[in-house]
Amino acid sequence: MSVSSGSGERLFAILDLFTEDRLEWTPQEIMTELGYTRPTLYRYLRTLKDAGFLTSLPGRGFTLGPRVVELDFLVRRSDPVVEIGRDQVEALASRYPCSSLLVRYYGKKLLCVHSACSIPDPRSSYPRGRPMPLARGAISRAILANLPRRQQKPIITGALEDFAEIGIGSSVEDVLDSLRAIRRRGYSIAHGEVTPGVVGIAAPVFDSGRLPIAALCVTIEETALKAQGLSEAEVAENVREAAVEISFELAELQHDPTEFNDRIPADDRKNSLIAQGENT
Amino acid sequence: MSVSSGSGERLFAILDLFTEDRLEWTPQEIMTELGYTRPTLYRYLRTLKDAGFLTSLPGRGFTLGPRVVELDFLVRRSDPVVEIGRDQVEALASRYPCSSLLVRYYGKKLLCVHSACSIPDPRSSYPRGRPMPLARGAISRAILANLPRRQQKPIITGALEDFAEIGIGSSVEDVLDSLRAIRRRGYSIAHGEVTPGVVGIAAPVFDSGRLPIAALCVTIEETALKAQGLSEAEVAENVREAAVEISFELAELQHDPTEFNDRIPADDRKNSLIAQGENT
DNA sequence: GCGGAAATCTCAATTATTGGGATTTTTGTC
DNA sequence: GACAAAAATCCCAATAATTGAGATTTCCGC
Repeated sequence: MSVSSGSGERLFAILDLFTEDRLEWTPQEIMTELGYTRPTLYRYLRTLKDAGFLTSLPGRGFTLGPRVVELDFLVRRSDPVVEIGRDQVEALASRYPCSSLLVRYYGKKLLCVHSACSIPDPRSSYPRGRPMPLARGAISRAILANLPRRQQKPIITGALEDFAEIGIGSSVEDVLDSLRAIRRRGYSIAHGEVTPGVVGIAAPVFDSGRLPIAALCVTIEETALKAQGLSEAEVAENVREAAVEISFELAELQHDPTEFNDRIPADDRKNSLIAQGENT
Repeated sequence: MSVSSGSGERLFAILDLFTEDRLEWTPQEIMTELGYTRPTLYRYLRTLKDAGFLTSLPGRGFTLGPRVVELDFLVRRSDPVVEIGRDQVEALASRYPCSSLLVRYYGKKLLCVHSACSIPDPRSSYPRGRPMPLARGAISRAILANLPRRQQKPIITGALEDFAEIGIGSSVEDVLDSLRAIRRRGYSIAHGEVTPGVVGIAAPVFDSGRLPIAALCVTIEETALKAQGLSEAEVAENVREAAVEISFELAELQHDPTEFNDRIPADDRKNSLIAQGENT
C-alpha cells in the first residue's frame, strides 16, 4: 500500500533499528543492515544527530538521543488520557498490592502510557512506552470486546490459535460470543496469560464517540489476592468504575475543551482510531 | 555552520513546531509557518504519521504520536544515568519534603531525565523531558563549575548579566572564582533563582572521565527547611554524597560493562560531551 | 608521533523530490 | 440522506536535490 520510498523513511528506518534488545549500533552495522552507502549513511546519521534523535557513544556507535525525551514530555502534556487517567492508576495501585497500567490503543498496537506499582519486585513490568501484543491478556480483550465488528473480525481471525489456547473460543463465532460477554460485563480477566501466577483485570476506556481508546488494568499475584481475601470480581468492579470515571472525564473534556487545550487523538474514520506506529 | 538543507531536516522542522505552548498544528498553519507547498507538506505529514511521530486529531490537525513514547522507553533503558540515579532521586525525595531531580547535561541544554516529589503541590515542577536553561539555578552551576575552562568561558560571557544579577560575579573572572569555590565545595545552592522562596541544592555527577554529565538536585521550600530544622549545608551534604555515589556506580559500570549493556553517551571529544539537541 | 580506521569532502550523474493544477475524499450542514 | 465547501490526494513533467565512487582529511589507539 505505502510505496515505501522517500529519504525521510530511510531516515526513520535507522531509528527503527533501535529496539529493546539492541540499543547501540555502529555506522558499520547500520550500513550492512540497511545497505546504505557510506557517505549517505553518514549524512543521515548527522541529520539524526543534529536533530538530537541520536547521540554518538565515543567508541561504540550510536544510541537514541535527548530529543526523544523532550518530545515525550510534550506527548505526556498533550495526551488527555494520561492527564486524566494518572490519578486513577495511582489510586488503584495504592488500594491493592499490584501494578496498575493505563494502556492506549493505537491502531495495531497497545502501548502503556502510564503505570504505577505498589509491590516491591513486580514480575511483569510494563512501564510507559512498552508496547504489548494485541492478542493476549486482559487488556487486549477489554479493548477488543468493545471494538466494532468490522475491526474485530480481522484481528480474531489473525490470532485464532491464541484465543483457542487461552480458552476464549476455537471458532471466530465462539470468540465473538466470549467477547460479547466481556463487553456486557464491563471488564475482562486473564489468568497467567502474560505472566504465570499473575491475574490481569482490565476495563475499557472510551472516547466520547463510544470507541475504546484505552484500557485500565490491574495485575496482581494470585497469591496476593487470596492473602488479602479479595475476590477477583470485587477488584474488577473497582477497575471498571475507575475506567468509567476516566471515560466520563474525557467526554466532559471534549464538550468543554477549554479546560484542556487538546483532545483525544483519533485518526481516519476508516480505522476509527489512530492507525500508525508501524515499525517496518 | 550546518548547511541547513535536506528533506530530512525539513521533516524535523515540522516536529520542532510542537512546543509546550503549542501542541496542535493544522496543515494549513504548518504551511504558512514553514512555507511548504501543499502536496509536499501533506507528503511530509504522511511520512511522519506513518512513522508514528505524528497523529491526526479529527478536526483539529496534528499532535505528536505514539512512536515518541515508544522511543522514550528505549532511551530510559539505554541511559545508565537514569538507571543508576533513580534510586538516589527517590531516596532524597522521601528523606526531605522536596522535589528531587536528575538533570542531564546535553551540550547546550539541561534536560531533566528523572524526578520525584514528596510534597503535595510542587510550585516548580520539572518532570522528565523538560529542558532548562543553562544559565540559572543550582543545577546549572553544579555543572558549569565542573566543566573545563575551555567550555566555561563562552557560556559565562554569553550570560554575564544573569550571573551579575544572581550575585555570582560581575566580571568573567569573578564568576570563574565563584565557580571554583563551588567546584571545591562539591555542591551549589541557589535561593529563589527559579522559583521565589524555593532553594535549589545541586551536586554534579561525573562520568568516568571526570567530566560532569549530570546533576542531582533537591528543591525545597525555604519555609519547609526551617520548619524541619534543617540546615542547607546538611541537605547539601546528602545531595553531594548521593551524587558521588551515582558517579561511582557509573564508573564501575564502565569498567565492567557486562552489568549494563550500555554506556554513557558522550560525544566528540571536541566538546567532551554530547553536542546536539539543536532546535533551530 | 605513527599507522590504520573512521568520517568527511568533492563533484558529476541521475534519480527522486517538487509543485501547479485537476481530482477525489472527507466533513459539516441542511 | 444528500449537498456544498474544505481538505487531502493524485498526476506528471521539470528540476533541483540526493546520491555514491573515490580521494582526502580527521580521529584514535599504540
